[in-house]
Amino acid sequence: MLTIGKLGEAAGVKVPTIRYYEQIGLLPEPERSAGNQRRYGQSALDRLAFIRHARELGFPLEAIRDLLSLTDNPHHSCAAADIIAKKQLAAVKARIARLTALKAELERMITQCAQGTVADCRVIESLSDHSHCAQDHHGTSELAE
Amino acid sequence: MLTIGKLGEAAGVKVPTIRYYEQIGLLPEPERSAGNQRRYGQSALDRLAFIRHARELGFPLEAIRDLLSLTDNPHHSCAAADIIAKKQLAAVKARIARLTALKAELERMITQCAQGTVADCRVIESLSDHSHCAQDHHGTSELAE
DNA sequence: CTTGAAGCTATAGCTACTAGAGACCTTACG
DNA sequence: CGTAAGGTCTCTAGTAGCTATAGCTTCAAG
Repeated sequence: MLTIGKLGEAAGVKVPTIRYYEQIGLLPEPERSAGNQRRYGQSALDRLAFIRHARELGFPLEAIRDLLSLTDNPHHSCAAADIIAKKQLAAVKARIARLTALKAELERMITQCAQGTVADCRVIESLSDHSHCAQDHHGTSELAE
Repeated sequence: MLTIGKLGEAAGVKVPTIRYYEQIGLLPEPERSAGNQRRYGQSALDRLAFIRHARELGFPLEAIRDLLSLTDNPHHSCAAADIIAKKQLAAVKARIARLTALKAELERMITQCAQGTVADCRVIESLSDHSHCAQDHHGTSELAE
């Protein structure tokens, strides 16, 4: 049986995060020791590793909740899981496209910086003005999800 | 003089966001009409456009605060602005690299989905297991900033 | 002068955690 | 068996960057 610390270490998740996942119902309430400490088995480790991996892939917790509910009754079709993954892929592609445009603009800003005073700094100027933008970045923000 | 709604429209920022920026000190408190409504001039529009553009480029508000303090006394060297921009560029590059790896893995997951039941769904399996990962994505999470 | 849109303040909520306080449990060593 | 270190407990509050709600007031058009 694993303590919460060992579980966290094994799965690569911090201890308070595990308790948080339990609180929001992503992890079931585990057994407790005589002294009220959480004790975990292999299934908790598997589930937590699953959650961690999905988080790393950028899935929001709600999507992970859905995926977990699929694994909890494994006789359903995996079409739902497929849809979730495709949605995530589309989001990832969109973010890459946006970030690539941002990268180009930042590089342009930096190379134009004359190392002078702020009064003629291209970095500041670029940020004050959209006219130099190589690509449109109005509308959906990279940061807004 | 612009109302808060017109200002938001002109700068592409939502009204509550403008009030939020004022609250946290990114925008100065504007004049008020006789009936206590905010009235803005050109300088507020410039400043707000600057903030919006910087946000779109992925700058955190604290970096924007620094950049604004540079523009507020424009006789300093622009080296500080340059440093902020370079730091941001590095962050953007790192995010692109990570997202590209995630994209590859998501694509692999999806193409392997056999359209069967969850029991043999590759999407689910991929998320349970790191062994197929084309690239390491332990450590720093894409989502963690 | 009326009406409807836009504005006001204040508070609470969102995601996904992270940090702190102060008490309690477990375990290894002597 | 005692003790000390370090892990764990609960609870609360904080983070970023907004967004939403409630209940009210003000403004501008007709």
